[in-house]
Amino acid sequence: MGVNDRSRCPVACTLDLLGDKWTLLVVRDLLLGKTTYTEFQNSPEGVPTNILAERLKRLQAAGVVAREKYQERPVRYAYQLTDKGRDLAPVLSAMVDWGNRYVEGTIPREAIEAMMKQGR
Amino acid sequence: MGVNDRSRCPVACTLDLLGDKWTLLVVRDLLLGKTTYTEFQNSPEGVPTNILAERLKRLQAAGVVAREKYQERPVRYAYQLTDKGRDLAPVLSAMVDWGNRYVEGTIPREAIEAMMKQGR
DNA sequence: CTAGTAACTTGTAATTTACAAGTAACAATA
DNA sequence: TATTGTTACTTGTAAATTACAAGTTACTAG
Repeated sequence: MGVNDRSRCPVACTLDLLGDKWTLLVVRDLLLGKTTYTEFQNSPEGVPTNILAERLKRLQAAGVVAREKYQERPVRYAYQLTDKGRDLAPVLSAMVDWGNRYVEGTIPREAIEAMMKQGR
Repeated sequence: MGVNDRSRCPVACTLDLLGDKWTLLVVRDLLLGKTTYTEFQNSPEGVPTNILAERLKRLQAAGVVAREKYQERPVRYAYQLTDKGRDLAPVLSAMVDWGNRYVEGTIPREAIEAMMKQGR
């Protein structure tokens, strides 16, 4: 993965992969411990299914997410973050802080961290 | 600004405002000390002019950016971040780190910080 | 009086998104 | 054996958004 054609700015390059309404929500779900297509679909925001499929492919292509078959007959897949994907945690963390400070009624960080521990 | 209709997740709420390819680049430019419409347009990514106008309005409406007339005859405007806008710095900072680590050829943080000091 | 600049607005084609429905492969139940 | 259910998607299409080019307004400078 090298720079793209927009610019060599690290922010612009990051946004080329993650700059939309849905991609970082998938990463969020993965950080929360969700692993299957259906779990992502069941998140409260309700990502359209074709968008979810496309984003999972893009994230795999970018090396942020890995898909593994965890069961044959019937075949089932689990998605998980790679190191590259887990290193997006600080971006999400900063968004949680900003959202908690400036958007009234958002779920506080502590409740989110509790959900993560639950997942493990 | 309260929660929206997608969910009460602070990440989702933040993405409702900032989750696209261009908005955070405007915030980046403001953090770098740029203030005018023309300066934003001249950034290397080349934001379409109608998109730029729309994003500046949204950011103003959200209280992230303030516009002030710094000159009459001819009338000229300067945009600047509010406290709420400046508090997005950690989000951008995390993106810089991630981009620098995982996207080859991106401008290093140190060079960006040097640009900020230049601006002041 | 002509050219230039800043800050936008407008029109339209191309692209992307949202929503609904459909599909393939299998499991479980009647 | 037939029907229903589940997972992980794909496909079709209308609606919304974006990209690109051109135009507009209000001035200044020469």
